[in-house]
Amino acid sequence: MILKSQVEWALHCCAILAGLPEGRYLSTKALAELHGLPKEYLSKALQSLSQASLVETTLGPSGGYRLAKTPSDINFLEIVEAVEGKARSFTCTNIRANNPCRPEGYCDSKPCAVARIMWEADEAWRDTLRRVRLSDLVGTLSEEVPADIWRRTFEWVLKRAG
Amino acid sequence: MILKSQVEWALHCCAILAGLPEGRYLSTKALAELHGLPKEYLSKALQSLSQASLVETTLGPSGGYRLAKTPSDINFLEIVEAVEGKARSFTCTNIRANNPCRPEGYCDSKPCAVARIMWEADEAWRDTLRRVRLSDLVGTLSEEVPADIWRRTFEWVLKRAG
DNA sequence: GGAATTAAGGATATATCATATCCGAAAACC
DNA sequence: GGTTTTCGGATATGATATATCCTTAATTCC
Repeated sequence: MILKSQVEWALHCCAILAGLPEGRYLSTKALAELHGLPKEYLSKALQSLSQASLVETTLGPSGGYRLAKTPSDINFLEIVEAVEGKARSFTCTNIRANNPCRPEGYCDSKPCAVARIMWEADEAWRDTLRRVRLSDLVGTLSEEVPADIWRRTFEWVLKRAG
Repeated sequence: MILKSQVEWALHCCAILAGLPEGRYLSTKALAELHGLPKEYLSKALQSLSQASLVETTLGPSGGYRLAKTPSDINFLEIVEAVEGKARSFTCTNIRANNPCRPEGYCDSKPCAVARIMWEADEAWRDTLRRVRLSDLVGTLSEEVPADIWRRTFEWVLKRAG
């Protein structure tokens, strides 16, 4: 049960977008070069963010992506679900129904007890992600990343933002 | 990010094994027929449980599997990890290191902030599973499954246990 | 108006992993 | 000795993640 690498990419890209000055866009090319990622494939992750209305886009030179909401209004779960999908990690195939001892056409009143427990764990995972805002990540990064690297990084991307 | 179907199978099989009388074994064949599963492939899941020391085996006629511990000493996480592995769902490829603005040979003092958050969510998932014991599942099932189906099921498997 | 740049999305190729089956060896039982 | 069972290796197949390419349409700049 491994998350797509695009999840990691999307989170890092959102962190950069969150630090952009108001109104500026950042292209796929700039984000790919900054993170050392394949541009064409990263593009798919960014498209997912766009479809989830987490980012806005504009075409043409100096076009690209920017956040559609303020970083404190975006949480981790939204980003993760945008690229990973909203399906639960455990899918119940209802194998209890195959029990040959069950009467023909017997109907269960509740979802399978095994599934309920697995879904509870899934919900705990989602709850944790829901509680972390993008602004929290930006706060942590600006504390932990050395100030000069942090500054140079945004100079670098803004130069590429036209 | 989807769990293997073997996780579901293993959990249901453990629930059945937990209800067996002391000292009885149940074969792969019986467990496969009870749940309507491919015998050869289910066997792999049971082997995983065996390698994790959650079940004990014996060969020959009337052989098969039984729990290695009492149901209250086995939790969901042990079973899930036995077949799914212990790897975290999020793998950090440390793409921050590709930032061209970082000085040559710069070394990070902490794991990536993105990874720390994702791992925290992963731990919340594991914590939930760790808190649920196999005996809890058996308790729920014996409450929710109609008594006659429950009884007939164990008569059915015991007949096949020789 | 024309050239360059960009996101969007479809088509395709490749690699990895889950799913599934088969077989042989060793052990236990009759 | 024959049957039943677990165990592990080998192999086949299908689905999905990863990755690339190409076309279209929109936007900017000259």
